[in-house]
Amino acid sequence: MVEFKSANDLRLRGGKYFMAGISIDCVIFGFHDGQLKLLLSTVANVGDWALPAGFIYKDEHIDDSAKRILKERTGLEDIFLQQFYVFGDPNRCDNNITKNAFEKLQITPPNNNWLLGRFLTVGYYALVDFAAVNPSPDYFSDQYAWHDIHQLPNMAMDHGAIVQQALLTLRIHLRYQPVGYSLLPEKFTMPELQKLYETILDQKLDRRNFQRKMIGYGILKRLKQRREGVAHKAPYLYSFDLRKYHKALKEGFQTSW
Amino acid sequence: MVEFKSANDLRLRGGKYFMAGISIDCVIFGFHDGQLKLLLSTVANVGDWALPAGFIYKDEHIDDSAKRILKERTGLEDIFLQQFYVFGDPNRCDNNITKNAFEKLQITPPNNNWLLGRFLTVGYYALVDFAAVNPSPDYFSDQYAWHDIHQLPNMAMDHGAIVQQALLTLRIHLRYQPVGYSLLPEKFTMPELQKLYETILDQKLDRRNFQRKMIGYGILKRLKQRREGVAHKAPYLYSFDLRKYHKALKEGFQTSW
DNA sequence: CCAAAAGTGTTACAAGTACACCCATGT
DNA sequence: ACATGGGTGTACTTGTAACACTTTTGG
Repeated sequence: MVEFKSANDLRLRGGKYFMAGISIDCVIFGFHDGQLKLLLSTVANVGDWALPAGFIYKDEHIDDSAKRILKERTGLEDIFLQQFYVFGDPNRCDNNITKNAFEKLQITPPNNNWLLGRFLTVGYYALVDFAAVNPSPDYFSDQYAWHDIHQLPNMAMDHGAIVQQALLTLRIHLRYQPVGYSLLPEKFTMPELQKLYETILDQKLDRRNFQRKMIGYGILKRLKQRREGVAHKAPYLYSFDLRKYHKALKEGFQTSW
Repeated sequence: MVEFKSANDLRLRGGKYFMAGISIDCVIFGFHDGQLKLLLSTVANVGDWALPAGFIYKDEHIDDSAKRILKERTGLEDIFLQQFYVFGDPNRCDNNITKNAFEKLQITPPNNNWLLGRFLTVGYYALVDFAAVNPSPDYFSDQYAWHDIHQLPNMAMDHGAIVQQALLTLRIHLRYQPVGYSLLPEKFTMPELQKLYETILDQKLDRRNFQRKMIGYGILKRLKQRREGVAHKAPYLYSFDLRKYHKALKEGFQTSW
């Protein structure tokens, strides 16, 4: 792994180490306060909000690139991370971040700069525990911030469309894969889990049917404890049975063909 | 679009026109004689069986690249074609086709030949009408042949794994998308459609339940005609209601969240 | 006239949907 | 005491699975 002194150092020297023409964009979902959040950063020297992105070392598996990028930016490891789409419109780079950065910095890059050509990007989405993430600015980003999924700022290039595609994919995965581990804290209540589903689906669900369905998946353990100190009746705490959770991740829920 | 005189011409000069480091592999499914077939080609000057593949022009949308490649190889247009995965293991190129071709031809390529580096590949799968395809050798391929999905030859690089992934994806799509148009001839019988499903799923289905389910999707038109000249009772012919078919393609079948 | 394939229907069971009731807790 | 949210149960509807009978046709 190579260290770069600054975003600009990477922009100028990165071509030696990274594949040209391909980037990785991470759509990082978190859940907080009953809201689905997205981790965005402002790009160093540009200022536009953008998805945390990165490049692929020439000998690196792209899944490892995605993991590395996630770790560099959030500090988190062993997180659910899934490739979901490749964005390959040649025009998506027309207004690309690097070009804007060089302009703002009034740098004239070499003609053949590796970042100024056309780029595809592979979208990965990640589900992370909001509370466990403490992103701090790095050489690549001026600032990080969580944004509510319903109040996203204007985003650079086609990042808005990438987010929408990630959300669509997540909604489909919700149907036949367990979701929630690493989005929720270790212990959570059934209403909290339901709220997560409702937020992702943007749809109200019936309390009782939801509970039965979730229990039916067989991936939850109900703890003896209840959530205390809350108004009204104390709800039970649950946690995921990780063995069964991962088994279900592999095999999926759907029974019928 | 650029013309190349031969596969080798493309191998040597293609770097000027194509993106380096990314290819497209097409998993082309056909259906014939109650069997799911795959269109494979032997690579010019190498001989290994491989997926019909191609590259992305520097200003071309990757979906258009996939369409173009499909057309170049099968002559077919307006075909269902879907991106399904990016294969990004750096070792997938260890034994790459181009290297083998140069060796067989006893050509020493320039050190920086664009095809000898590491390549990602974007997998697209296509569903085509077996009968309408008449692939003929082109400069890139020595021969084309349909192979039964259950009797695939040894394939170059990771193409075997790519096929398996395509098949998995197709099985999942079968659940919540209409499938069959462009795999079947315009008019087909219910047992033929069922056979298609059974072949893709590798699973026997109940005749009556299958019929009810398909009719329930509301994408079929039953014709007055029956299939004639066959042994036993003449089955009705059906065709897809294309308006409703495409609507269902967009919206999916699944009702419940 | 009979074997084999196709059309149609019925019943049982599981899953999903829609509700109603009771319980616990903070105000 | 009561409003609010949480736990549990039950009827209804829909979908899936399993299975039987009749019709048509070529040999």
